[in-house]
Amino acid sequence: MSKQLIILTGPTGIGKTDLSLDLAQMLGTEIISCDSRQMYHQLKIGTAPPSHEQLQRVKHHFIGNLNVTDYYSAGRFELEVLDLLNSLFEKYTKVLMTGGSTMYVDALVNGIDDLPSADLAIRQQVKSEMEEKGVAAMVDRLRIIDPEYCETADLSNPRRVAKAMEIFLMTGRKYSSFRTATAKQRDFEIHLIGLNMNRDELYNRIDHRVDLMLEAGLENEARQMYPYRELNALNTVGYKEFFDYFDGQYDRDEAVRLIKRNSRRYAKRQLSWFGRYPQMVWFDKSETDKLKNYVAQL
RNA sequence: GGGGAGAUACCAAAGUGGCCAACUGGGGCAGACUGUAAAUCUGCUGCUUUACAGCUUCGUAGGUUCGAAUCCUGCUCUCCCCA
Repeated sequence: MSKQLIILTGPTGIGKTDLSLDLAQMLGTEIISCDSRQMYHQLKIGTAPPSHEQLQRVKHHFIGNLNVTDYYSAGRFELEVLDLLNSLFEKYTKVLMTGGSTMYVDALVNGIDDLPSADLAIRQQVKSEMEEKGVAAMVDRLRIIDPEYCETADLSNPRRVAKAMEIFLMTGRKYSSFRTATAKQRDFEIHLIGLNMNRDELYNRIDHRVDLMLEAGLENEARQMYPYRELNALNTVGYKEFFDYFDGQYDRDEAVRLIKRNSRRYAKRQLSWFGRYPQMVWFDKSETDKLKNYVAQL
């Protein structure tokens, strides 16, 4: 029987966690979490990781395994998951992956080209220069260095421009030269399963979940993370809005409103991204039995 | 009962004779995105499947004008103050 990585994904707040436990138990396997923020052990309330009981029920990987001060990336995730998969496939023919971090999903589905890890000093340098001289000036520089990339890149997006410049400064090679534009081959099958539901209902669920997080003490958790607010791990919905509130930019009600709105928008962006996978098999939230049957016959 | 203010697109709000299908913000929709990705960015949001095109809009019914969301009159409604 061939090895299979079954990926259950979908927008935030739709109920992937609960379903993934049922699926994992049904398959008698373990779960690889694919969530870029549930990896930080300090973010217990705002990222809605599986509960202690849930973690007891099924063995999970990549939950609470990082400190917010750790550097991490989708590229590392790909390598670590592949490594883990090697050992898991010795025990199981099927492994379940679940989570909604689009880029991390893609790191497995299509793979990411080999690129050096970020050099934070150079990143800071690029950021400062961009703030000083503007994005347009940086784009001008990049056009000379890497015209190929500039042809296809979204040059109005500072992150894209900065990344390409960063890579050049680190390696002396243009960013486009690292890009192979080919999906990596895996020695296991990948099955993509998407969970979706009526948009209004999803948004209601998201809003409600934020209320539950607030009751559970999200504000206090955010306050504890306040000293780390500049770290990427804290550039996260549920925390960044509280930081601005703590800074006096707006009142608490506004912070809550923004957390809900930004969570909804995040869910929408996830759905846009998932639209790129023609192989994704979609199920409505109301069809979990059908989904389980589908997984059972894989 | 008397006096005053106002009615603009899903919401808020600007516009006070032509540059207005109507600023802006909110909300929403759609999308892009190969290492910071719960990030970052883009487009749309009266109708016409597309539009440098056409059509119907700014409470409502008329009027003035070459031309009205903008001026005038009646009506309806809302809010505030005095009784």
